[in-house]
Amino acid sequence: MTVNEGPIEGTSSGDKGGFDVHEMETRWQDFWEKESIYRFDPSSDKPPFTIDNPPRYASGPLHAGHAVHYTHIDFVARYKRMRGYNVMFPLCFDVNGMPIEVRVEKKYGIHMREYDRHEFIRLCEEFASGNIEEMTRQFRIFGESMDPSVYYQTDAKYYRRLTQISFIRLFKQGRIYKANHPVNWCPRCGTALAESEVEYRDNITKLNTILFTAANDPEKKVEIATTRPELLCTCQLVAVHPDDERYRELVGTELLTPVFGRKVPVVADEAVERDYGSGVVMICTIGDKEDLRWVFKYGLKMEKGIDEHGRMTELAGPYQGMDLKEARQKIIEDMRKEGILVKQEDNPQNVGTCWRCHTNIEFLQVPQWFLKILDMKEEILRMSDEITWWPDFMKVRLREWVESLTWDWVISRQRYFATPIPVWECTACGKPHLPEEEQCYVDPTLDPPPVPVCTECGGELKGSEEVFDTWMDSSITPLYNTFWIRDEEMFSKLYPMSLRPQSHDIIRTWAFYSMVRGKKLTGKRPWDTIMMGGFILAPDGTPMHASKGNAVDPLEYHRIYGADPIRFYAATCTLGKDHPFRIKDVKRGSQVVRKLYNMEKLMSRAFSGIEPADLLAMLESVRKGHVELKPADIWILHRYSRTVEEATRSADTYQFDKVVRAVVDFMWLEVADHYLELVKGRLDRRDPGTIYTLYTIGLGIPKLLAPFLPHITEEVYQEHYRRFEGAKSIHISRWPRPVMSDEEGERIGRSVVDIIASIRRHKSENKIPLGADMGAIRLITDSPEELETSLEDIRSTIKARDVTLETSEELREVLDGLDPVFSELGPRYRTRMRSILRVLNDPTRKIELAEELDREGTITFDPEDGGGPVTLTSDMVKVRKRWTFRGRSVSHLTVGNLIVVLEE
RNA sequence: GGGCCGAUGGUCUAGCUGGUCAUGACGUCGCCCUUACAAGGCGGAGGUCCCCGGUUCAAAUCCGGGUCGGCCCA
Repeated sequence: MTVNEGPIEGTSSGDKGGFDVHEMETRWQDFWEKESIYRFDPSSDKPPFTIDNPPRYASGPLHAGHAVHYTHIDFVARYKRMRGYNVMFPLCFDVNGMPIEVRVEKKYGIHMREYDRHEFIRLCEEFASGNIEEMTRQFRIFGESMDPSVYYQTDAKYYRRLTQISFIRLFKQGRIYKANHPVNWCPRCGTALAESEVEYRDNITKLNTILFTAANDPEKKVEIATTRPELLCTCQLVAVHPDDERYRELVGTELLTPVFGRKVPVVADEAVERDYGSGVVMICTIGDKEDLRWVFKYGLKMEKGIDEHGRMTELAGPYQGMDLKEARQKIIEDMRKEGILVKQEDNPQNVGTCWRCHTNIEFLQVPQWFLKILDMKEEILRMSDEITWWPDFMKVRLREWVESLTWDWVISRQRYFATPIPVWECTACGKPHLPEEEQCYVDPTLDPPPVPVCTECGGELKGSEEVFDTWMDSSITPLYNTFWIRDEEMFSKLYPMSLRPQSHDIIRTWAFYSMVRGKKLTGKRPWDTIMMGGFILAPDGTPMHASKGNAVDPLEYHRIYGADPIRFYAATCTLGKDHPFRIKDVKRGSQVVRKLYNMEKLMSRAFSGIEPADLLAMLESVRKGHVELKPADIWILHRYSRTVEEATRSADTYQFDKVVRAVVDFMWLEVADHYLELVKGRLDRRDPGTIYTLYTIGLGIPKLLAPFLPHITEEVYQEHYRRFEGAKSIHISRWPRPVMSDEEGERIGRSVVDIIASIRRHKSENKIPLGADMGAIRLITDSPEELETSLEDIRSTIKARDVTLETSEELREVLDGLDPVFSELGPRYRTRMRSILRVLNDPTRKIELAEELDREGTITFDPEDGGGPVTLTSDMVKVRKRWTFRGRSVSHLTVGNLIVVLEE
């Protein structure tokens, strides 16, 4: 890949005012910071727009996906500021949990459990704050307008305090319970996991067929297939399908397990798959969720064959103390020796793994804290309907997740670096004692209990060593942001928040849990709108992974192109879709930045020397209709107004790709390619109409692009417009409004533009330099009055000696044929279209028919398709004409209804 | 296995409330220093709009089925 280094330059032929992107961007970043441009004003009477910004996880620097994602959110913040809202866009970081712990272990080569708890926490904090510093710097250089005046990080005492208080309140509501229910457990991390933290992976294991023996007949063997032979020690039941002829006589008898010789009953159960393995299943406590279902159904004892560290317990007899894999290998080996192992086959399976380390998870029965959610399904789905989703189809993902929930939310974790669970439990009777809200933040591993002894039995109290699932912290960001329990007045003003932006992979966690917490703690939905960003993929279209070496470092591209071009790329990404990182779009962004800069340099020449008061007076007189605008001005102002409308509509619906496309197409393909060429001749004439037009679109375009390209638009604004309009920064100036709607004027102006474009094309095709002078030009038209005021524009743009208007007296129209109007004819004649078109296109008849239509306004003919004659009027078929001038065909330059005759 | 999203010139993409020659960018070829921009302008070449079927006078667009890819979930 070749990329250009260094600053954007002007022309190669000389210094025409190139500029250094990085110098420019840094200069404005300093300015915005110094002037607190993005500050949320708590005392403002503007309507608030609050963004529940995702606190960036402090595990490491940003990759391209993060940069794009936050840039998307920044578009909203900037747009809403310009629309007059008091925007809250907090700078914030998420600083709890396992990923940081794991990185710290790696960094220092230590193991958390073998390290002092509080010393380890200190290392985590230190590690996180280094990352926070770097990420804050990165947010800044990408131009993210996050506001440090509403800063938070989730590991701070002021934040964790709210997590704890919310726990106390939910506890008092009866929504929290501690239970010895099986949980997903990661043996490597030594902690419980919520369902949402389990990632399923495809895997191939061995399906082992082993022999059980009938309890009443040592000669009778039964084949049983299992992928988990090490769990044989907790086998309590064997099941077959009730309709399975092979095993009918087995039901109701008992079998002896191999190795352990335990007597287990055989039951018939419809859930058994007859075609899987031998059709006989052993049920252990507990291999998977299916086992668990049976445990409940048959009231089996919960035997624990595997402990919290993934080692076999005393139940495993000879295998006690071995870890899982070792035990599995050993028992297979032993059974093979004994002839108990009949065969081994490859077995594809889908196994739950720990989201963090991808160790296979186990189901263990360890006492844990739960938050009841299973009774909230309806409530959550109703709330989801109150929230506007962008894009809408993402709502389906939440619904499916909610409907599929089978377990309550396990909120306790057996880790160190997270919010402590504020509970002291009685060592004698187990009664939990919670602190008063005022006492929070508390750390029960350090702080004394709220009461000296158990209020129930007088027993000794012990502080909990468990911590919360980090989603317990991050799912109250809408409460933290809105001053919940700290400022009632602010809270009632700001909650629910306006917008939750997030990516679609955490719908089942962040979005879902936030809705649960919001509902139960405030009774209301947490936000009005939720916006789903897509994933940013590597340039090859596959997900970025450090291990695959395809991760994109945004800083690498920032060093070359600066922030605005990367933000331009971000703007091309539609919501909810996944996008590869397209370097071409970054380059295109760089071109757009330069085009805008150069264009403004030219446009501003029309008004740069004028005193503000004079300019404003001039604008006012045009607005009042005291100055007549030329057709080309009306054309571009009309198009500008439609562009403003489209941009506004798209921005209101979070379709930023459409905003940018509409504005850039307008600025480049209409303003730069046509309008500016056309007005160059009257740029320096101090004509109020020209000034009004150039000022309006010249100011409007950077405003429409300001949310996306904040640096270059600020540069343009400060350099050319601030002294007239007066806002301190373009980013707090007013979003543009449409200024004109004039379809007829637009049409006339468009024809002027078309005339010029066609002559420019003529020059180009005939290898005439565009700057070359031309002879006289005659414009032949039926409505000369429409073009009178544009003759000078045309003359100066195409460098003609003279441009004259001729009426059509000497213009002869030659009828050329008929053009069917499909939208009229189609619905009327339907199946007869084919035969009608055959007549209209018949070279022997079409001229005659065209003459008839031109003369009479209608034609009648028989298409000879059996449907009888048809009569067509002039709105169903149009006469097509060719033109001749003074007997010569001049059709070489036809512009709509108008002929341009070039002097030879 | 279920759900969602997508498939448009060599590459990326717009259009997708059905209507005459399918949008733009990148790349490519030719020409041009034109009162800002040659990292620019003008023009050309380049397309079975994934496949099959249906609805319709008319389908890139609507419907059904399939193929492939991505994501989410089991």
